Amino acid sequence: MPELPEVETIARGLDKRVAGDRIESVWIGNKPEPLKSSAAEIVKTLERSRIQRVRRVGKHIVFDLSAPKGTSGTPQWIVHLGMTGRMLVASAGAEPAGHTHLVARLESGRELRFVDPRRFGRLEVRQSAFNGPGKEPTSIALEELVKLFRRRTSPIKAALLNQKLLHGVGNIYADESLFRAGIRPRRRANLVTTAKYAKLHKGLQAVLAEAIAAGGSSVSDYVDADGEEGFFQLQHRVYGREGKPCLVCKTPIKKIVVGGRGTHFCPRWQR
DNA sequence: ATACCGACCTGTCAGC
DNA sequence: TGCTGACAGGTCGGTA
Repeated sequence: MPELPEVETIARGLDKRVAGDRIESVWIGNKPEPLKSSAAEIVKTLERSRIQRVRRVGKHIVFDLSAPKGTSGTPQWIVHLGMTGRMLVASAGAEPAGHTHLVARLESGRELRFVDPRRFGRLEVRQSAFNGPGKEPTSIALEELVKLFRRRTSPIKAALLNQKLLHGVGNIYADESLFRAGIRPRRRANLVTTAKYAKLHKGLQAVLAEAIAAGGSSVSDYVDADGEEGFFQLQHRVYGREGKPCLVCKTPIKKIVVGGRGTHFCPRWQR
């Protein structure tokens, strides 16, 4: 579900609301997420630690924690929302949503609730710094992006989705940035010209910045930490516009499958 | 080493 | 109305 702009919006909202708060106790459901750390380890790390900061790394939400008195280190709580995950701040009395898998009760009386119907999300605690699987797309330099992609023989769209190269780009923003650059999603990455890479770099950073400014894209069920929807879906140029006219040349937008993912593009404008 | 494809889950919606 | 199947913003592991 959430890609870079949505996770960025959620992380900023969480930081604003829970930074400085302390986790008093943690409840984990009996059908928990596939946890990357054991439930006991998560409870042990979170309980009695203070949330210093909440930020995004790739598509992950990172809670920087200060360890309880008497212990050392700066533990982190890493949350990946998968397709349908939500991290909500709720008042303790509020009715819990279905598929709530973790509740962290805070000193302030509120609760952090992790909700994920499809259970593709992942929860993890770690003691060493988490840097994400790849490079940060919002700040990567053009030369570095070209170096990363140039030798790949996979379709350019599959390369964009590969989190070990750039982390944070998902299906919507891959399609949107390829449209802005005028590149066919199936074009092999090693055959994309330098000039097109310059356009892709520019288009990708522009679309991510615009989407963050709009609070992300709510296609079916994405909401931020306050339960609010984003509105960047209103500015999508190809994603979800199958059959509708291309905004450049009026040709109907086509939908195909690339790398196993639904892919939207203009067959005339994108070459 | 790299790339592809099915599996993992549940909810929703279109079509019959 | 109710059933069935396709599909969904993501990632992983096995196979080619």
